[in-house]
Amino acid sequence: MLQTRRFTDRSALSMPTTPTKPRPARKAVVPAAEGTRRHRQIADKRAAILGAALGLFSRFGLHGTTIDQVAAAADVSKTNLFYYFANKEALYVAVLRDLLDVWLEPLRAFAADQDPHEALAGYIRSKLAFSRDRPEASRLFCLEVIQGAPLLRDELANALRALVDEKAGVIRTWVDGGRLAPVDPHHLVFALWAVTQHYADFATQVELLTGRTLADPDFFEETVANVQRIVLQGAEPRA
Amino acid sequence: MLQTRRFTDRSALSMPTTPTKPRPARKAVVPAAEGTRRHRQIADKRAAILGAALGLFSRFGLHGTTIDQVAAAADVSKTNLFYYFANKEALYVAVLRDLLDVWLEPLRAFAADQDPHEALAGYIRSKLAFSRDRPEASRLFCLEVIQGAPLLRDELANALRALVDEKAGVIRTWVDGGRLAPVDPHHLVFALWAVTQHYADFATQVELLTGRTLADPDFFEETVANVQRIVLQGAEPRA
DNA sequence: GTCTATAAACAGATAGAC
DNA sequence: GTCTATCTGTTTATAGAC
Repeated sequence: MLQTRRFTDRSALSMPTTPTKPRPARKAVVPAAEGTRRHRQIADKRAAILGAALGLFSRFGLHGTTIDQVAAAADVSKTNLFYYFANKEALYVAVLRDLLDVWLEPLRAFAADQDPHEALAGYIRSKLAFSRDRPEASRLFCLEVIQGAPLLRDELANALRALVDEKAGVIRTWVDGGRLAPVDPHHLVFALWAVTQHYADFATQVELLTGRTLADPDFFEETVANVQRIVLQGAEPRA
Repeated sequence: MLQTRRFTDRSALSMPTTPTKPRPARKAVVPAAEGTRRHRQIADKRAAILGAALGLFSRFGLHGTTIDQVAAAADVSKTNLFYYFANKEALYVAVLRDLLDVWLEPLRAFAADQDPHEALAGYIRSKLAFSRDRPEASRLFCLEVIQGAPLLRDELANALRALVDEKAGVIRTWVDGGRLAPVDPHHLVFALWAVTQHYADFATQVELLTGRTLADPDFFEETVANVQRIVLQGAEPRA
């Protein structure tokens, strides 16, 4: 049972994604270079690999995806892929990093001087659009968090927490001003995330049960309207 | 690249969980036997393995978990585990099967002769209790559906769909009777699932952002109250 | 930067003794 | 039923030529 393998440097935010399975590492790569040139080619290739990796990781998870599959999907050789990313985990982390930024974006829009109804309705629409346009991103994020967010923990605890606390303050302002019902800001944020991401993460189930997908414009609008209605007005009839 | 391996019989509802990676199979096992005896021991061992497998699969996924880990967690030898389950996938399917029954249970309670408010509020409470008491079950279900439900597809399309359609009918009755706002039954069900399962699937994020978990009775009640309020009355103040 | 081997070792599964 | 030993293909990663 004893391990004779050398340990990865596992920089910064890395934590084991599975009980105990260290894998060897290598020198840092990423040649990256000057302003403009044919180094554009490099960036493009990196992007192609990252895109292919997102598609596969989000469907099969880190361990369910092989480097061979990513290389094939990105149309590069496996060896070549390792020229751009030191190892599998580094690639996975790079994908997650890109993800978090775009995943957070809709939330940044929230501001206290907005009308609460407009702000919430708009947020629901943009998050549902995200579920429609970038379902793999939503799914990979979900996969990562389900597994305890081993690689995103720090960012969630810092960047995300700061942002959410700020927006919770905005919501609290609205509640205190009587412009929203007395709901806890955090729970409201969770509800917004949950109902909107559901259509990406559980797209399979949604399609199996309704026979439709967000790609269908009618279904998208119907979904937006229903989610807005439920979260804003509630399921009970108004008095 | 050519595959010289024999193919698994992959009984019934099996579909590849990953692009193309068939693995050899074996004779069907599961000795299982008469009414009572020391065959109780067998059932216990099976249960221990299933329990350990649920814990690991839900955290690391099918491919992120090794049979060695399951065996160790269940305190049986790897070879012995293979006596009870033909192969890794069979074990995974067995875990999922057990899961679906218990996951569906709360929904069965729904009946048209109930008061809509009572029914929905009660459903929210029982689903949140499930998220508190069996988070691994919720997470494994989520993992499976995210990945396209390769092993649950049939059951979702049949058993689940039938049940949901029936309950959608109940909700529609309430809507038509003016006892619920005019919301689409399917979207309401999705919203109920999403907001309640979120506290299990995204428990890591919830804890990172609020510092609390459903295991805390105060937080549990606070969550129940907020989710009920949002889904039933909505976030906007009543006129 | 990209490719052709090839190392290194794991993880799933099995044979066969007890 | 349970164990020891072992086989097999897969998969990550690297060395070294071009």
